Amino acid sequence: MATIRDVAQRAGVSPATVSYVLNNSGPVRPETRERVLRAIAELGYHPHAGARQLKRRRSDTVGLILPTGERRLSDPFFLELIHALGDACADHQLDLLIATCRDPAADLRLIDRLYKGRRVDGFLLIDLQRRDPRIPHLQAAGIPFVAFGRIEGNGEFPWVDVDGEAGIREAVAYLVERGHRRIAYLSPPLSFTFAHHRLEGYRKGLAEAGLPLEEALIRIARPTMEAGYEAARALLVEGIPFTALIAATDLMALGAMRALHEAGRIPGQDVAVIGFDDIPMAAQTHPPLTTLRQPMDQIGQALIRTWLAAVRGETPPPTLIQPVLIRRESA
Amino acid sequence: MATIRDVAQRAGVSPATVSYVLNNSGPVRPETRERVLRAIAELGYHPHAGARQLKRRRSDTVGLILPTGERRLSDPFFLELIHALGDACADHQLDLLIATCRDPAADLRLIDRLYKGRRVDGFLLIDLQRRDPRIPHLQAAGIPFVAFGRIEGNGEFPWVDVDGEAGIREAVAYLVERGHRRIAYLSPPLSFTFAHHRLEGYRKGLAEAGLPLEEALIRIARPTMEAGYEAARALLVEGIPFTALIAATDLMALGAMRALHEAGRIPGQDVAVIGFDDIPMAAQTHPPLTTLRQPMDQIGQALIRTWLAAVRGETPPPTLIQPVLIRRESA
DNA sequence: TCCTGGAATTGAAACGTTTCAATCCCGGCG
DNA sequence: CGCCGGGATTGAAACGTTTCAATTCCAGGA
Repeated sequence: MATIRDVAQRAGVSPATVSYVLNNSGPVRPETRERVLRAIAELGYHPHAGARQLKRRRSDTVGLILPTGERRLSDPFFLELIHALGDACADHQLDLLIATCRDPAADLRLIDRLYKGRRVDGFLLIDLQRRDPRIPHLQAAGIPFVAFGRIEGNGEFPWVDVDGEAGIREAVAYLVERGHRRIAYLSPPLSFTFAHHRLEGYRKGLAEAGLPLEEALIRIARPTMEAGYEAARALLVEGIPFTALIAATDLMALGAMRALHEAGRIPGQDVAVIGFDDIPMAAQTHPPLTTLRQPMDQIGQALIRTWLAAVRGETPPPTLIQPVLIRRESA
Repeated sequence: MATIRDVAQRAGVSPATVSYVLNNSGPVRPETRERVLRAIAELGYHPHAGARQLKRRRSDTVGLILPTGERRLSDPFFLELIHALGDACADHQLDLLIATCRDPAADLRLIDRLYKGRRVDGFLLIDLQRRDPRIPHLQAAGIPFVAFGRIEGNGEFPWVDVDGEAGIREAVAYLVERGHRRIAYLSPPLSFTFAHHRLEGYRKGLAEAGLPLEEALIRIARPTMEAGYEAARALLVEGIPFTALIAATDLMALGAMRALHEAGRIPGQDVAVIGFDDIPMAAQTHPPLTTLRQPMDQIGQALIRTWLAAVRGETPPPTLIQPVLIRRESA
């Protein structure tokens, strides 16, 4: 494999000059640059990442911890997120390192190994819990990171999030405007921060419309299709009347629609349904799902931009991204 | 950040000894080892990945190229795959580097950059095409890789694949046994190798049952829910009679079920439906989908095992994994 | 008591960059 | 014609490991 010395020799210059060309640091005569570039192309030279990392003291790599096992993320939403992150990384010449972790205890050890070993320059945290042990750990260790999501009390750290509260409020307003008065709400456990915000949106939305908050209409269920199904079925079985239903994630909405179908109540006709996320499948359900889109590209870009700032040692401001109501036939 | 010298000093030994302890190479007195380990723990030392990479001439990192843009993989199946890969990597102390790539031309450049820069030791290829330009490129450059899937003619390279032919044949046999004679089949474009194999399974399955192959029952459509929907709808609109339908992916099956519902034909009752993949959602459709499960953990393990062998310079044999028919209510 | 040999330990040289400081080159000015 | 100054180039020292070869240590045999 060619090294910088090989390139230097071939171009008839010193390695230092090659380095200057490579990094656009230092003054190089245009003609020399030309020769160096030609040598690079001819040799098919690519700088050794490890050597660079060693010398520059950074790896230009973003760390992403993916929980597996029990906590595994099976929402297709995350595949979209990974895509968006990958794209945003590519735009900034960064690499994306995915590390998986079976149990929460190992999370922190993994973080240390990757960071102290300089394998990554900082982290992206996803699937945030309201009280997330990773946050204090990272803060204490002075490891740069950006969270996708917030924690209880909006601690002092860089984050990017989608405004779930505003989104759900908009959904409620939309339904109210269409004459709905009894709107059920499917919420994931409040240990997820996003669940908390979205529920808040539901509350405020009702309040703004002057509607009472009825506890029986609110169901807590895991953010999966199955749990959404069960929760909606429970509502139906218990005979709680409602003409519309908002689910905090599309997956839950899909489950709910299945329950409605089974009960002979046509979604979009007998019961309005609204989801959240706009996973690709949402456009293809029966009927197509009205939902709040999380603008993935924007999210990816914001996360990486913020991450870069954090790694540079700045304290970038949080970013709150507005979801977009996508009207389809389910509501 | 602590270095190996710090550890050495603290333990009262030379860096070489610390290295021996770290890697279990070279003889070390148990008592010395103890002292070194204590120093490591006290300092919270983690070896610098870049330095290691430089010296050992390998990075212990698996490269995975994720196409985005047009070719983006939005099948939730891939999220499962990423999880499985992450787990398998963790088992072998490997890291997983995800690189994204918008256009096919850039694929090859990306591969070169990552490999020649020793950022990764080799690649995992997914989303294989029947004639995949990446394969000859990697072979010519002598870059280790393992493909998840085959190409036309089963070229001479390491691969792991799920036996789509056997799977679909089993599905056909299963349906025939239940009295079905007119079985529609939804196939992705044959430029995907897996589509080719699965279609072959359909052909052979029919032949084994002594049923004629009717071209009108075979529909080619992109492996998305939307395309599955359209294809099934076309069948229905054209009035082609069929009592069962096999889709080459779950996503297509979901689309088909939607078309059936819309046409008033209840899946699992009026028409048997079988998918392929067993994405998490398959258990939650209406009705739950009978499908051929791709055993993800097995796949991840096989891929990484094979990858390791390939990186060591061996020429590991291909692995063909059997899918498992999961009976649910759709067929 | 000295020597031997194997086990344990160490010193130092690499791995391939980047970057500081030093040197070289050359046109223009005095 | 010599010198100056600034741009261009280079040499060499890191960065933090691993590993070869050399050295030290020590128990046991002669």
